[in-house]
Amino acid sequence: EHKGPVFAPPYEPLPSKVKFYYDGKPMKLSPEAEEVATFFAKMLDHEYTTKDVFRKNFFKDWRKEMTSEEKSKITDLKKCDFTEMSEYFKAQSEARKQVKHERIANFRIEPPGLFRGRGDHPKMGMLKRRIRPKDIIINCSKDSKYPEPPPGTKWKEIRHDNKVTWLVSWTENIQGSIKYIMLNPSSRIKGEKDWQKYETARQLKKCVDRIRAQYREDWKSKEMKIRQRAVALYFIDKLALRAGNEKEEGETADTVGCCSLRVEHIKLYPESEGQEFVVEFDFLGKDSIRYYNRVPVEKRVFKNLQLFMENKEPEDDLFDRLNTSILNKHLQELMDGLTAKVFRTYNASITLQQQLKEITNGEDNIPAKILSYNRANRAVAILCNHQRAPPKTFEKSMQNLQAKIDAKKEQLSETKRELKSAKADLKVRRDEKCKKLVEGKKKAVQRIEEQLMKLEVQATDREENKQIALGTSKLNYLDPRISVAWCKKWGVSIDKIYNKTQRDKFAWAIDMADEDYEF
DNA sequence: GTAGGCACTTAGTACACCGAAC
DNA sequence: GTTCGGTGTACTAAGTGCCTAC
Repeated sequence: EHKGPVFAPPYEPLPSKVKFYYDGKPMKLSPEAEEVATFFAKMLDHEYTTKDVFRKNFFKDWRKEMTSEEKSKITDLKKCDFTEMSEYFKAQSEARKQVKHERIANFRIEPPGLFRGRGDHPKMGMLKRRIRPKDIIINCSKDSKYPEPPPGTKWKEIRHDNKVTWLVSWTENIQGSIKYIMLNPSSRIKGEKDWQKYETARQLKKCVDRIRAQYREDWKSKEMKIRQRAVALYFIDKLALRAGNEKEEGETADTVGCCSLRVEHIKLYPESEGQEFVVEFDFLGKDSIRYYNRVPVEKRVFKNLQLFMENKEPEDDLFDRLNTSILNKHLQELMDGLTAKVFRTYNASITLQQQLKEITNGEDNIPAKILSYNRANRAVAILCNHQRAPPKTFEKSMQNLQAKIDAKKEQLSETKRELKSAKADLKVRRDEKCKKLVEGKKKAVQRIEEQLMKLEVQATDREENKQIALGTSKLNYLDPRISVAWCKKWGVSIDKIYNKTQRDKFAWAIDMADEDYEF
């Protein structure tokens, strides 16, 4: 779009505290002369300003902008001191760099298309409408400039609500739910909330024994409602199940969480594979990811489950006297801020910390330590049932890696043979050249062994990770201070664990935690 | 208690991107 | 220059949990 030429902004005089010195004395310049002087000051760090031609030309042109009074005073460039001006500009550009413009997470409005949904979704294929300016609510501070809507259109509303964090919202037509534009995870507001979340989970650590004792006691309660609550809480704690809010039938895929489990989702085995009181879970959870697990439970839990299932059809609720609201109300009484999801955060983070303590070996080299970290991370991902589809290229890339390992092994034995013969030569000849050769080969063997080890570690790591997604727990469940502390303790660079985006998101933790941080 | 509204976190997938290998 | 393979990011659906009105 042609808008005509854009002019440089007018010159803004320097603040009076920033002085130009001539012959050691401060001197106030006219605006015209000052402007040209600032050009020079801004370039002061560059080596051109030491070149005779540059200095001569600058001085000549500068004098043209001076008043006659200035011209008569300022006659020698060597006597000019621009350092204060230069410092000022440096400080300013530094300050500009420091100004944090909070990044926005999703600034593009979702485009129209056909709704897919996840799993067996009753609304798949429905048209997702185009969002227009008249659908958009903008939330900003009263004194801020908000963007104008495209010509000929209007925003739905301009709102100034500082109790919420969203910047833009609209209502989507498939479920009728509200969508938002919010800030990036690296923003102050999200970081503080994240921190708070982990602090609540640490609170739970302090009283989890008491809470566990209580729900075990409640397994014996006379009241059905309390028994159900206690068994559900046991599952949430032990198995890191989600709360399980009710969902409107026909609106979404049929998935469940703890409180919404149905009789058909569990099977009871008084005895199975040498274990007593085994419960088999098989249901679709969030995103229609299958949760399948066989767990031995306490006898009391088992008996209770039998009781809950009595005279029920498979499609009946297992916990018919319970929902998330009842459960959370109870949790709130046990600890301030406690809800079902806090157990997931707590159990994930505490597992990471315990696993790291258990499996990190101080003698290991860096790649082996990172493998230990990934294994600890993996234990959490398994607990939280974070799955992924095996990558399409998995088999192939695994084969390629194996080929690399074989080649490396071959190279290693070749180099070992060379070392042997070099040693033999040294015995016979005993000269400096042979000695050097032996040393060189020794080093080579060592280097190749290290490379081989690294490849083997990589292969193990990748194989173990085939169907497990580590990212979700890393991003949402693991107190980043545990990882930061671990890195500091074992001298592993933080960027081996967190990429740039993750470091930005967890900047608060990287700042905060030292090597003996305890979750 | 329950139904709906709202604001926020948590989730897996597709694909863009980039450096290394060819 | 092209292909390959791995990583990081964008996208947006799908949860949780709180609040209010009845």
